[in-house]
Amino acid sequence: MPPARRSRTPSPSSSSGPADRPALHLTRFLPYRLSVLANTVSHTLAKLYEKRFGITIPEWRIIAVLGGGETMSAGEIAQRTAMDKVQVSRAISRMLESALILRESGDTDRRKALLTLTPKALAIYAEIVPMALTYEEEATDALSIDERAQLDTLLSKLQARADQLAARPAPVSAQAEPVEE
Amino acid sequence: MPPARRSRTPSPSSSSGPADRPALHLTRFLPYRLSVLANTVSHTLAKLYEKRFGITIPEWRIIAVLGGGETMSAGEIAQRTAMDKVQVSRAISRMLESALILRESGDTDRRKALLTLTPKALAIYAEIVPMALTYEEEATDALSIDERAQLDTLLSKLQARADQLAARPAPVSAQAEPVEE
DNA sequence: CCATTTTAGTTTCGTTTGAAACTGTTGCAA
DNA sequence: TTGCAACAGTTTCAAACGAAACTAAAATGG
Repeated sequence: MPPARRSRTPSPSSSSGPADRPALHLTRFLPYRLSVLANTVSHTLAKLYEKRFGITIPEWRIIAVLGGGETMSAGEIAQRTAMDKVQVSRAISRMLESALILRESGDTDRRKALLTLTPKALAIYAEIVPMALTYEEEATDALSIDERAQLDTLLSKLQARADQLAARPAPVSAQAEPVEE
Repeated sequence: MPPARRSRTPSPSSSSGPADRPALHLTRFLPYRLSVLANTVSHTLAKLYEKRFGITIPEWRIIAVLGGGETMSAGEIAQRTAMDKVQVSRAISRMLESALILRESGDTDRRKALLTLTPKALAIYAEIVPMALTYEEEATDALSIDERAQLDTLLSKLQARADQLAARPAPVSAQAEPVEE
C-alpha cells in the first residue's frame, strides 16, 4: 500500500467536512518511530550482553563509564549515564554481588562512595567494547559517510530540543479538564 | 568542549600499548543516544497524555490506530502499534473500565473480539492528535526541510537494519563462557 | 467426524521500574 | 554550638513489564 500522506493542512479553502480532521499515522509519528527503533536496538544489545556476560544494560553503562579505570561516585555515574540514582544504586548493588565493582567510602565526604571496576569487570570491558562497536557498525553499515554525519547532527539537535521541551512546564492551556466540544 | 573523536583505529603503526584498546564514549554510542532520546520524548508525551486525558502511551497508541473509527481485533492492533499482545490485552482492559473502548465478539470467529472506540475516546482522539502533532512539530522545528527528509530516511534505514540484526540468531562465537584471565 | 495443532487472547509469576519516603552526612546560619 | 536545609544514596511500595503457562475457539487431517 502507498505511504498515505498525512493531511496536516488539508486545504485552506474547505470550510468543514470529516476530511478536515488532522489524521495521524503512528508509523510516521516521530516519537513512535524513535521508541520502536530504540527498543529494537536496546533489546538486541541487552540479549547480547546478558548471554555473553550476564549483565544488564544499566550495568553495561556503568562499566562503559568506568572502563577507563577511573573512580567516581554514584551520582557522577548517574549523570554520565543518564540514569537516575535509583537505577544506578540498584545496578551497583548487583555489581557488588557479582564482584564487578569495588566500593569504598570517601574520607572527605562519607556520603559519597568511590566506585571502581574490579579486574573482572575490566576484562568484560575489554571484550564488550569491540562487541558494542561491531553492533553499532552493523547497524549503520547501510549508511553512507554523509548519512552518518547527518545522523549525528540530527540526533544532537533532536536531543537538545527534546530536553528543552521536557524541561518546559506543562503547557498552560488544558489541564485535566474534561474533553469538551 | 570539542566532540572528542573516538579512536576506533588508533594507528596502524603502533604494535601495542594501552592506547590501542578501542575506547567507547557512551555519549557517542548510537544505541545509547537513541535510548536516551526516545526516553526523553516518550516521557514528555506520557506526562502530557496522562495530565490531560489520564491515559498511558499504550492506550494512546490504541486510540491512534482506531481513531478513524475502524474496528479491528486485538491482534491487528498489536501489529499496527508494535506492541505485544500482552501489552495490548492489558491496555484494552483498562480502556474497557474507563469506557474508552467497546468490545464485541465476532460472530464468524468467536476468538477475535472486535474493538471500536467509544465516542468518549473519539473525542480524546480529536483533541490529542493536534497535541501530538504540535509536539512533533516543536521537536523538529530546528530542522530544515532537508533535514526532516534525512531524518525520515535515516530512521527507516536504521529500523530496517535493526530488525534484521534482531532477527539474527545470537552470534555463534562466545556464549556464556566466563570471562577468563 | 474426532483428535491434534494452531490461533486469539488472558492470566500468572517473578522481575523491573519510578516516585516518594527514608537514612545518614555535610554545609550553612542563627 | 545546634538546628535546619541540602545532599548522597537506599529502601519501599505500587504499577508495569515480559515470558511462559493457560483457556477457549477454529482449522487441519486421518
